[in-house]
Amino acid sequence: MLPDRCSCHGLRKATRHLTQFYDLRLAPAGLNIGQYALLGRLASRGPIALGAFAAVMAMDRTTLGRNLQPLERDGLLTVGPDPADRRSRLLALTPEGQARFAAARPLWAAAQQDFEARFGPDRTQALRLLVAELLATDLA
Amino acid sequence: MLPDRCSCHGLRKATRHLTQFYDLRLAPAGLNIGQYALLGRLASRGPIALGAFAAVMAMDRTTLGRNLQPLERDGLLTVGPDPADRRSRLLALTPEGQARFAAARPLWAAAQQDFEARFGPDRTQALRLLVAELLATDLA
DNA sequence: CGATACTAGGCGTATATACACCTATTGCAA
DNA sequence: TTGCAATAGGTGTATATACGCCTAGTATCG
Repeated sequence: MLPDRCSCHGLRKATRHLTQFYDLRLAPAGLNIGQYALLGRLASRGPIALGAFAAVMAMDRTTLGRNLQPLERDGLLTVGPDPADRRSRLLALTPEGQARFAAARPLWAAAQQDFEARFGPDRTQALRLLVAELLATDLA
Repeated sequence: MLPDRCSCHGLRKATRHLTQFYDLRLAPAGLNIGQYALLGRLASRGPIALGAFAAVMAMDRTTLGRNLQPLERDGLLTVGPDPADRRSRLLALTPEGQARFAAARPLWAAAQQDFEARFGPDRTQALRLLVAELLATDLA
């Protein structure tokens, strides 16, 4: 359990580990953790342009675009025109998307709770704070 | 800079952020951070079977197999037969692979140092410890 | 020794990630 | 107002990730 020499590699391994856990728990709802996070943010942020949404999600614009495709294909969200700017495309949840998110929510909450129980509340809290600070750190 | 409600989503965002930084720094050597980690482990672990290597790298077996393909194609490593078990395939660095890793090493060290300076030594240390503990946590 | 369970790994498929380059549209300044 | 810089997003390409299923080879037990 020695820490990795490489901060990045260690973080990537841990992320794979945790992602597999959440994905497994969300699978009965037909979502993975990335899709769950996208739908959840769209639910609270209402219609939003792709670029602005990418910034909110700390995601590359083109990655977000590709990740939206299966969700749009399955009717969980719409990618429509923006009356105020014809370059922009507005993302919005459909009723099906809201229903899917609502169905997944208790699964996510249970996964979250189980993770915290296994990893420990103090560690969980510390990790959340650290990753938020890392994300806010300008590395360029 | 509020922490994410979802531990997994926060970790994933931070990992994307850090990965982009390391990838940018390693790009002059023609490697990304994942490839750098693979070559480095192979350099120190000598010839090793794919399955055992996947366990060492905390990586899915099939993911590792796919990630090895560009490296094998570029002549940085070989995937050869195991005399002791014909099901197994032994991975080994080529001289080109060793040279590529050696060329990338100072770039990695500089990235590591710059990250630590920006994020802070205490936070860096704490993060490394936490992700190592997370990886060691049984979530199944 | 032969049936069978187990193990190592590949392949098909689907999604995730992001860079470089492109087009369409907008805004601004001469 | 027109010309050009800036912006929004898509596309091509390459790699990353992992599940389910398959084949080949190994080991074990009767």
